[in-house]
Amino acid sequence: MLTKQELEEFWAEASEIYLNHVSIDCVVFGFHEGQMKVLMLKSNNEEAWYLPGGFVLKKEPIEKAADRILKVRTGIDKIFLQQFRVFGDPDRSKIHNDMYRDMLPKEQNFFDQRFISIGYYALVDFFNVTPTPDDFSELCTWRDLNDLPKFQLDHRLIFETALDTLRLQLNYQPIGYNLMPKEFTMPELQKLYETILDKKLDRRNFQRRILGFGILNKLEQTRKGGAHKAPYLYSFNLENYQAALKEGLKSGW
Amino acid sequence: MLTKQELEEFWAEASEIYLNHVSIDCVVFGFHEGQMKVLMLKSNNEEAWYLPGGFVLKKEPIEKAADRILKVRTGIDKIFLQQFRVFGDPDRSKIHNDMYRDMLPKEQNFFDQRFISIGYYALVDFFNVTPTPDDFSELCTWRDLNDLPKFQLDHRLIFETALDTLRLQLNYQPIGYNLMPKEFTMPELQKLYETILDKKLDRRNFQRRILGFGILNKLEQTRKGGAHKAPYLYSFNLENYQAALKEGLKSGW
DNA sequence: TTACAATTGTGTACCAATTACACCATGCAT
DNA sequence: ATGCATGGTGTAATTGGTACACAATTGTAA
Repeated sequence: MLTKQELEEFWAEASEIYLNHVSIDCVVFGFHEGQMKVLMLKSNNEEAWYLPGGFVLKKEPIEKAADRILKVRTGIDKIFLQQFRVFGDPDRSKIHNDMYRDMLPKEQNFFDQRFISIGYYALVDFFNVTPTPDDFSELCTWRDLNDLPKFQLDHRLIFETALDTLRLQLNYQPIGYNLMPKEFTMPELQKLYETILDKKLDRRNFQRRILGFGILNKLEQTRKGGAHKAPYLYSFNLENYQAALKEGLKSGW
Repeated sequence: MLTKQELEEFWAEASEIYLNHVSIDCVVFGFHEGQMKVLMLKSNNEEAWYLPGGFVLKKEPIEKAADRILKVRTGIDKIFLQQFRVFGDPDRSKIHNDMYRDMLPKEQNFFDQRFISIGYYALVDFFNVTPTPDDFSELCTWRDLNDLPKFQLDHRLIFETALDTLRLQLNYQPIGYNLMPKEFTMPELQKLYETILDKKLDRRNFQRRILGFGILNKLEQTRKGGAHKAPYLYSFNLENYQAALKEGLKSGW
């Protein structure tokens, strides 16, 4: 909980270094072994949760800003990030609760202005992440998609748009490079897809299809130690993977 | 060509009414009878062309802003608009030439700041449009895609991203409602697709596919007066069309 | 050690969608 | 009436997607 003086300093500094009226909100999807969660922060004096976000430095490219913001919140560099929509309703605002809003006059209040927010979604392995609260939150943590809290502002809309976009883009984009270990089995990769899409896929058809993309290398070894038949290991063929990211996986017309 | 005083007034007013640091750029694709053009403005003292664009009023939703900007530039209301990307490099700027930039000190110069630009593309029938220059242009006109001029700033990137996005979205979105007359023939609609994609399509397969979408009504009449066999007329089934716009034309996984 | 349960590897038959392709009909121009 | 350009339509071949079953491996429990 910030004091009035801390707030004043905070806002004064923000006005100095950040571009006004532009913000970034990130929907960070975390995956691990069939689980899918979303990174959220709990407002430190409201029962409302919000998405990681921040502002753009005056001379900073927006992609860099998104990277920087997520680096602070998660500890991870070079996260897979995808811009997906701008949220620009005039009545959305970055301020995180009414209490702060009233503590300073409006014109001094960097946060109590209109912000156009650029929405990004990110995909990470949540075991690699160290969730770190910001100055307005008492908690930064993973929330299960089936147990979402009350969202602040338009953050539920942002979250849902991100999820829809992710599911749509799964059809045209390869995925998983930064979510799977270096070597992984086909069932493990399938579980990732099933988790994102929230539905079961046919093992054989999944395999045929994903192999058809040509983005996997089949390794000689199998994964020992499991309680059952040892599955083959695969790794991503990075060259083809990158190419597929650029060119997409399907054509049309 | 604006005088220094006019510029001062312009900028003073802009700072009053517009949100700083946020702009909109629109790639307006115009179609008519197999032609495809893009609406551009010619800077009034540089050999550089730019895309229609503008700013967001302090309390205006961004979609409204895009509508408003295009209404002024084209005379058309309720244009089909699609947000496709934010362009946020720190060295892009809305200022339209260096001459204006030097006429006033930097801090008074609304335009000489960093702008994050939200890219929209629009699809119109260019016979419905009255191209109207803005204060920084001597000319507002349609340019053929095969004969593009030198672009200002990052407007070539914006244009190309828009075109790529349009072609991609053609696979998932119905198109043509606001580009075709109320009643049209199948070959006419096909020509629209061929124009956008810049390639020939097979007549029979095109017909089967587009009919399969269920967004067309086949009418009883045929188009008389042509030099050849009279083709059937079609109109859009608006209800299905709207539904298809929302839900997309294909699934995946 | 053996039987069992769980999981993986693999192939095929069916249906749907896409592609390639050809013939006939219409209507104006001569 | 004939020719020519265009529009209407159907079918076969290919490709892609879906549904589905059986054999092999491995650890565990009897």
